[in-house]
Order: sequence, then C-alpha cells, then structure tokens
Amino acid sequence: MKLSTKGRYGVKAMFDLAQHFGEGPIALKGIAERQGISEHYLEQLMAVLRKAGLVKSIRGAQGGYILAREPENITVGEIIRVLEGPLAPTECVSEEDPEMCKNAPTCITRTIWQKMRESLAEVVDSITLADMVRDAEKLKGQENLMYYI
Amino acid sequence: MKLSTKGRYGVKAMFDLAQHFGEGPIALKGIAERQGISEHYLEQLMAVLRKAGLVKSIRGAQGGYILAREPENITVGEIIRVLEGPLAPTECVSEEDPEMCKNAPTCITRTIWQKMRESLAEVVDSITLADMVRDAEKLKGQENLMYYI
DNA sequence: ACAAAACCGATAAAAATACTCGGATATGAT
DNA sequence: ATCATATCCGAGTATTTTTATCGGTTTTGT
Repeated sequence: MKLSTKGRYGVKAMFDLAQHFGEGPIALKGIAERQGISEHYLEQLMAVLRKAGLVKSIRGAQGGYILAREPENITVGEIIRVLEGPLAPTECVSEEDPEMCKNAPTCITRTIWQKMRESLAEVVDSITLADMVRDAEKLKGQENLMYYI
Repeated sequence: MKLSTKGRYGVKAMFDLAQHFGEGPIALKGIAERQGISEHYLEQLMAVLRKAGLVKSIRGAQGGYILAREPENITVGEIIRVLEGPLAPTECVSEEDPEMCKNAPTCITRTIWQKMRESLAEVVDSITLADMVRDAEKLKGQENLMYYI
C-alpha cells in the first residue's frame, strides 16, 4: 500500500506552488531544490499535472508553473489520483468503471477493498492545498513561540 | 495505492481457511482452485503466513493448513501487513521505527501520509475473518430470499 | 541576441511483481 | 513397506513498474 514517488513528489510540488500562490510563475528549478526532487523527473510529473488541468505553465524566461485553481479548490486526492491512478486498492472497486470479475457481486473480499478505498478517499479528498499552507503557517508560529518560553 | 496480489490472494486464502475452520487441515490445492490462484504461487504466500504465526501446516497425506487462531482473533490488517509490509503510504509514517527524513518534524506532507495510514489501519484492523464469514453467510441468505419474492 | 525556462522523446538501470519448475521431505492409508 | 498425497525449499525468469537521466527543441522576457 505504498505511495510511489510520483504521488509524494507531486503533492510536495503542488504544496510548494500553493505556498507561493499569487507570486506569479514559479520555476521548476526552485521547486525541485526546495523539495529535494530531481528536476528532470519532476518535469515529467508537472507535465501530467498540467494535462490534467491542475497547473498552468508559462514558457520562456521568467516562466514557471502556477496552480490552475485557488489552493482552496485543489485537494490532495485529486493530485494523487492524477499521478498514481485511482485510489482503489484493486481494479474491481475503482471509482469509475471498475473492472469487476464475474463473482464480484458475491465477493466478500471486494467489500473490504471498497471500505479501504472509501476510507482513504475521505481523508485525501478532505484536505486542500490551502489547509496544508495554513498548517505550515501554524507550525511556523509554534516554532517561534518556543524561543520565548 | 494498489494492493499487490500478495495481499489480495493472502486475504482470500485466509478467508477460505476461515470458512472451513473446524474441518481439519485444508489442502492448498483446494484453496487455490476455489479462489482462482496459482497453486505454486500461493504456496509461497502460505509460507510467509506460517512463519508469521497466522497459520499452522500439517505435512504429508491428508495434510494442509489451519488457522493458527480462531477467526475472531485474526484481522485483515494482520494478513495484509504480513504479506505487503506496513500499511503506511511512506516509510516515514510506519507503525514501528519509521525511517524519518531530517525535516520530518516540520514536514506538512508527512501529516497527510499519517492520516492516510491511520484511516486505512482503522478499517482493516476492525475486520476479522469471522466478520467475513458472517457476511458471506448473510449474502447467501439474501440470495435464497430472492427466489421466494 | 541571449539566457532562462518549459517542452518532448528516447533510453535505461534497478526493483518489484507474479509466477514457474524441480526436487526433497513428511505422513496417512492400504 | 509402499504409495499417493501434500507440504517445504531454493532457484530461476519474464514482465512490468519505478525512477530516473540525457539531449535537444521551442518559447519568451530582458
């Protein structure tokens, strides 16, 4: 049940874009450096995110990437699904057009995969990039507080 | 976030053993046939489950496998962890001795992976093999009911 | 014109997955 | 005792996925 680097890097990169939202296009190089990701590899992931309509790109000098929507309107679930495919632990419980085997209607294990998918979806679909930015700010505030105690 | 065949086959096989619990040793061949799994491959998975103490094996003619504990006391979570490793989507939020990177304490994405793991664990740790057998019986009852309507 | 930066396609090493095969060993039934 | 039945064990292997790397093309602000 591991997440591959695609999903991990993708969420990190999108979080980085959310933190710099409103500052114009953010260059891939900076994102890769701040998040500790191979630049060329991240480029491929950004292409996927762009084709999925989650980010916009501006080419040429001073170009970069911008979130296609406000951070409030992009969930972690969307990002992961775009980069890793459906959240479902098996094909037979995919959100859309699941490939069910012939005994799916009476398959008991299937009900378990379904519950796993639903539980996971509830978590990732409820977290937006704005939430992450807010949490990061909060954490930063707590750090400063520590110096005064 | 896919489950590999290891976890899927493992849960299916353990469910099969639970359905036949009390009938003495169940041969691998039968399990493989009923669940549609390659016999030799399942053998390897059973070895892992045996070493983890989830099943006992009886060698020789009329031999086979038996659940090491009552179906009430074996959860789906245990089976999946044994065959697939920790439920955690990343190493840094593993249940025991997680391999954290140096910025783990302030890592915002890490809190997400943590929530995913917790949510998933809650589901799979709350389902026992006995629950699955009960659900299967219930489903069978409903099928019979359909003929009478 | 130039440098910055996204875009694109190909390649490739490494790891994981999903088996397959052949034989060794144990044991209940005849 | 023999034999068929089953588990046990180690090795091999084709395929896929992952995780990149590389080199060049195009776009565009300065």
